Amino acid sequence: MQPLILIVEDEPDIAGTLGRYLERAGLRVVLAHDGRRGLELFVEHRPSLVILDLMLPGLGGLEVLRSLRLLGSVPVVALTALVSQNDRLRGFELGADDYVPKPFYPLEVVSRVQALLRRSGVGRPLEGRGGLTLDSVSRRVQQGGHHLELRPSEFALLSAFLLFPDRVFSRSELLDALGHETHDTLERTVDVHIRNLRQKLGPDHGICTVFGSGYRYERA
Amino acid sequence: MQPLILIVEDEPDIAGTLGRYLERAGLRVVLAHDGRRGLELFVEHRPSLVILDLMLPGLGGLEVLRSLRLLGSVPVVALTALVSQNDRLRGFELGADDYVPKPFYPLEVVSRVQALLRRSGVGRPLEGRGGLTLDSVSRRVQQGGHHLELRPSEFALLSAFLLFPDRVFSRSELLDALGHETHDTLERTVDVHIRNLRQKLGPDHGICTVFGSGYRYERA
DNA sequence: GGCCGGTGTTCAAAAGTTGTGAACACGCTC
DNA sequence: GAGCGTGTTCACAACTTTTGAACACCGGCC
Repeated sequence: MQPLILIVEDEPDIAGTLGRYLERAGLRVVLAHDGRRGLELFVEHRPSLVILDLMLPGLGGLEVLRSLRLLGSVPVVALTALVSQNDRLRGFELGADDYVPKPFYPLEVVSRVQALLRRSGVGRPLEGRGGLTLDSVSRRVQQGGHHLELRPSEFALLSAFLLFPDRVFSRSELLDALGHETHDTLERTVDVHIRNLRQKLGPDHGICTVFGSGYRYERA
Repeated sequence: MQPLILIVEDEPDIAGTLGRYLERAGLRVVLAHDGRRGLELFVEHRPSLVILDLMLPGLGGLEVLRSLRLLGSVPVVALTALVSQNDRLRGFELGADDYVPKPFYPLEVVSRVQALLRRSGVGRPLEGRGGLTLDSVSRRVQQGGHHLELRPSEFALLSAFLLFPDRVFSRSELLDALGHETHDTLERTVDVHIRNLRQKLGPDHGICTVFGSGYRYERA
């Protein structure tokens, strides 16, 4: 069973977008549009992680956070438009495990959610074709029962591919996945890592070149 | 159903941190911020174990301990900043099953909780490869029948590894496990402790370096 | 065919990460 | 304060990964 994520967010656009991205990343999602409903759903479903907007109508986000902490120690990713350092600190004090200021890139949130799930030991190995499994907790990759020795960049690329199979990644996006905030490295570098990864995965690697666009991992 | 731990602690930081660590170790947690609420929650939830701060506002920790003893025979881990031998003795007299002076390594508390649960008939002993055993109550480590003399930091690291074998710990997480709330120490410090630990464990230490990520303890 | 842009391959230099020994700092006890 | 155990920092060596550049290749197009 995939981990369940509870999103507590009053703006339907944001909640919907986030939800779609999380589902594409193989997670299950429940939505609550206000704090009270959020707590109800939390008790009912006991999700593995909560994404919580700190600016909520009615019962405020910080109050929800406090209540969540009393109910257990579920990992919480706090979203907020507040730029105030003060509020941010208050969020951390109350035990938000990560904090994402709006506006954000959905992929960034997905990535942080995965990281937190990894840290809490929740989550399952990602799967690909040909008996390929990638476990981000132990950071191990296997293919058909054999262990694959991947370098950090290869691991990062394969994670991106397995998180979003069949999606075309531009070289720029893949550089992002490699953690290059500033794009001062040549995009051709990606090609080299792709080549190394393909070599280690063997002939049936599943990494397709999309001429003029980038690369795509085909699941089947 | 996982064992439920009740934490009675007025400082939110400590309670939150402890709670999260316990949760990650697969335990369920409820928090009370004062003694009165602690007793209420105890009656309500009947937890398998209580972590009790002896210095509480209002109803004092020792009074709570006495009340708990009247209510049943739940195992109690006492936390306190008091260095007085006298208070420590009074805690034991009243039946605290274990006693952890502040400041403590969060993972050490987790480890002691696990050990106490084991002694109450829940759970299993902490074991590693090559006949390695770690008893957090007596604070002793053995390997193949031989006693190993570990320093506090090495003990904390090994506890983390044995609690979560096969999981990759970043240096930052390991610093957490060492109780460094503020990350003012260099992450390279971890490397040195790792080296010392490896040396004491011998050639088959099982602590793998995960290049670019951290360290992992391999069970087999 | 010859040109061209995009991609694959190779490799050595550059950049980054980790291991190790030794020195230093800190807190404790005597 | 000296002595001790412990934790931290530093400097350097050893090692691994990443990068940039050079060249080969492949297909489409004029």
